[in-house]
Amino acid sequence: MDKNEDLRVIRSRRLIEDAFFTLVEEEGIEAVTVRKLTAQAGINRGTFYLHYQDIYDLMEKMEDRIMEQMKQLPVKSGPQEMLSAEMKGEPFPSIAQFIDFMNEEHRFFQVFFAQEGALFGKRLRVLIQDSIVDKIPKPLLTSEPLPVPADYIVAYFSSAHFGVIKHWFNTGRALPPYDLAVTLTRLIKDGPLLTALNQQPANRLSES
Amino acid sequence: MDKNEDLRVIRSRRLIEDAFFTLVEEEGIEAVTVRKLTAQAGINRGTFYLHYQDIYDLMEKMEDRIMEQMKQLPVKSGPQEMLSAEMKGEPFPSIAQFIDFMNEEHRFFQVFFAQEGALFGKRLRVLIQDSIVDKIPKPLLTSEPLPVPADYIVAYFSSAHFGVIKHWFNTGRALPPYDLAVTLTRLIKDGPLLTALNQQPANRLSES
DNA sequence: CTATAAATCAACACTATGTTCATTATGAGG
DNA sequence: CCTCATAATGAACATAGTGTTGATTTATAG
Repeated sequence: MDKNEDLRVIRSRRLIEDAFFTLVEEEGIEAVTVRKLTAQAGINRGTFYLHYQDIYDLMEKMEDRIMEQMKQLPVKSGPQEMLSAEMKGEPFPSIAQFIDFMNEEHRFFQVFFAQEGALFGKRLRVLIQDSIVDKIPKPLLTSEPLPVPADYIVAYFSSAHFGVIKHWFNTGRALPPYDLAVTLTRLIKDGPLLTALNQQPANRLSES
Repeated sequence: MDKNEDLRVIRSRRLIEDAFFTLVEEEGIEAVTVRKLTAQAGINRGTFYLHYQDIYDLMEKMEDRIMEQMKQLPVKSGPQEMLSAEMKGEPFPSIAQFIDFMNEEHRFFQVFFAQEGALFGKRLRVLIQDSIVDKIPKPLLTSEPLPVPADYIVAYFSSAHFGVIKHWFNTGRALPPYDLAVTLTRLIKDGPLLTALNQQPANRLSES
């Protein structure tokens, strides 16, 4: 008799997970309590503790499940598949797979991405991103119909540079601020491709 | 007699903000309570409520202050300054300014960036970023000494693509999954610059 | 049909919140 | 230097959430 096969267990867990998403969607992740959760789910508060230690444990277990599934996505893309996809103008199979999965589990990922950075400095994030967007060469965004939507290009650049600054902090600001400024300037001016391949100015870095 | 000029007020607020950062650094943002905070600050719990409604109000007020300062950063970079900076291989003045400010307020930004996405799906974020990193053309990272550190290039790409996917969710998954897959594939294959400028395959999008 | 285990219910001690009110202290301005 | 306004303190309060326990009811696997 496996615990994971008992109908009652399965039902309780499903009710709890559903209630979690509903609550987060309605009130945000910081408003979730065990009381509200079980009330929403229509089950006894004690039942929650039969399955999870606390809210964080619940989130971890859901994360576990998603991660497990993602790791086990059949890897359809050897080099030859990627080549043939490229010929036909189709997306790489592994990418398409990836996105299909997230689309199927959209309730989870919707919350996951919505809560990203929502707890602290929500408006500040926007301000930083906007000030980055200002630095994007305008021709890129205004010229003719794009092969991909302009807002995706904006998301790409702003997120990229935001991530670079974040990386700087996450590595203890080891790079001198001036060097970071140079790095960002180059990335903005030349784009990552040229920046990475252009060896010439390498020696210029950190000289000041 | 202005409330913001009373030494006692200034002292209390400083103690509270300092205690906040200390607590977050030690135990993470979700562990912060008014009790611990005021204990750490060495002030009465009631005093906290004389200045802030709750923890979120405190965070908002700190955010306000930082945002105000950022908006008032003197904009040193007209087109001519950017040009002259480009000549000399120096960073754009506005960028350097931006980064200097964040460096000065590093206690705030350290917490801000560290808490980004820390509440939910921390490990999942890493998994997604890693699986994106796998898709980055290897030559970019392994060839010769780079003009900018390789880890910054990795941060740039992974953050960029992560941001694109996030944007997809934040816009209600309006773009069909297949189109998103095509978009991502192009961005990975050609980079944003080529993708944005290359008009040819525009009509191919959404045809399937 | 029945034995097992899940779910419920009520109660518990504990901790945090946000508010109030009387009291103490301290700094701003004359 | 004084004094008055007010910031800070301390104690108490009601309310709400947490996590646990033990007895009881209910549902399901076999």
